[in-house]
Amino acid sequence: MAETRSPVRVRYAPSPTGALHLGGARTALFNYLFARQQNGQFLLRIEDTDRARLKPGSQASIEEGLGWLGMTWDEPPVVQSERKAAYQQAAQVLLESGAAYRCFCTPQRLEQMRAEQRARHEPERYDRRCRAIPREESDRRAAAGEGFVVRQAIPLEGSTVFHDLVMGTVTFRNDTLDDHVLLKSDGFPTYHLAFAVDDHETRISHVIRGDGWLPSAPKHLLLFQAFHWLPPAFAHVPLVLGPDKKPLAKRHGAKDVLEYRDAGYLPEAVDNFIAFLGWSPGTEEDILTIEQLIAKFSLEKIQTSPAIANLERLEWLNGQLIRRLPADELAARLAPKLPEASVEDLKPLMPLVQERLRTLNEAPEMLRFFFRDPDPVPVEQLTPKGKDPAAATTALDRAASTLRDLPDWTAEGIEPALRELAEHLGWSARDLFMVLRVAITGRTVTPPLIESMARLGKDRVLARLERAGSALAERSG
RNA sequence: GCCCCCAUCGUCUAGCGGCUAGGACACGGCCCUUUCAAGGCCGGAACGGCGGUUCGAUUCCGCCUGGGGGUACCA
Repeated sequence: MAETRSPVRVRYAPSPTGALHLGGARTALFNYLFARQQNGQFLLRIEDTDRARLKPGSQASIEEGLGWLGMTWDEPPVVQSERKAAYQQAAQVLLESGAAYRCFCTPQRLEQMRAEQRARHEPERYDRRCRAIPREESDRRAAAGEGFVVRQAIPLEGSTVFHDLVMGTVTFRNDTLDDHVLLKSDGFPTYHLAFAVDDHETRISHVIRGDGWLPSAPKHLLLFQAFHWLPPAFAHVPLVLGPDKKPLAKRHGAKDVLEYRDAGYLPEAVDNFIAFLGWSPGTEEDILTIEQLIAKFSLEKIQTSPAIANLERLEWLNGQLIRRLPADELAARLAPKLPEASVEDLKPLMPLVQERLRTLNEAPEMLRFFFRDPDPVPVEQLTPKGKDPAAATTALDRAASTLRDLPDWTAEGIEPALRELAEHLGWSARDLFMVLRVAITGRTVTPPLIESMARLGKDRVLARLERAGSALAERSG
């Protein structure tokens, strides 16, 4: 087993070309969990060397997403576009040692070369023409202002073998590797160069990244060797796919984790969900706190095949986690979604809704009747099947007088009185309760009726019964 | 085309030579019940195919098939 750096330092290195999506968040989370577990550091690096694809605001939104999910980074983010000089200097070192060379080929020539390779069914790779240019000539042409890129000189023979913490031992024959570009003609590095320089300088111990990078990993290793640097350990984690087995992208519902926040998901639920995508603790536990995730996480248990995101499970998890929240905490998280109510108003109501919520966003509809009269009264739903409106009007009326005279305004007092009334009327309790439910809440699906009435208060209940009664009488009469 | 990775219920997974192949989501049924949930119980549902190795393969090896990724002066 190769020597690895210590202490543990890992990084999440997004390129600011869009929002933080679930797959990116998962990669970040794996890094984060590993860092916390190993008492190491979690860093953020902004890979913005592709000037053409930058999206303004992207960095801020990625940082906001990570923050929402509770991932905090331990040092200010490294921003690659601010480190151009360091990469150029590194490229110079490689040029001098012969591990890299200038390439003066034009895009046209490269395109033609590839077309010919395609026609011959050969792998499309740079044909290394400029690798044969003597140093003096190369220096002279560069000094004369001729445009060039710097390419890595891959060894012609042998194989590059490394042990990936997730994938196991991986072998690449060097003669299948391309002399890819390290430094572009605009002076910016490509990913490969910037990666090596930055991970070395920030003393990254473990590179945990998407397995899209696996094919370039041998080149990265060769780069570290060329610099005589100790390479980090690698852990390539498989992608997260959408239900159509395509990589998570725009068309799969939310492309930004912040959309889950806005849709009423708990960050704990999203963390749990992505942690269990392609990873499991090896036990039958299926919901863990962030502390437990940190304690139990292990790179070796990451699945080697891609995982398909099952958003139904996220919803279920959200409901489970909502139920585990202390009632006061739930009220606090709900308050922003219900501007008409204060946290204090909400607290006593939590027992009525906590076990029926799957997302926070379902709460407003469920609770609104505590703060506003139903408007308009849904008259058409006031008459149960098999009954007529006149009977419903009578039921409403009788319920109002029964309740008006009720000395004990508690659930324990209200329920027997109403059941007795139903019997007098020759109605099922079910039908009577539904009429009252609609009259009082304006909806057919609500928190438990009796408890809701007890908390609403006698005055408001009576007012709504009377209002519904007259609306119904007016409609049918 | 070439290179690399992967393969257990629909989905997420447990399994690391001998198991009635376990759990969870989703689905169906029943119970509970004033609606809706939640909860409880029960049920259907998987080792991609073919060859090896072995007393014995889900498990080890090879091939095929299938899926994914890479193959840019993108990350």
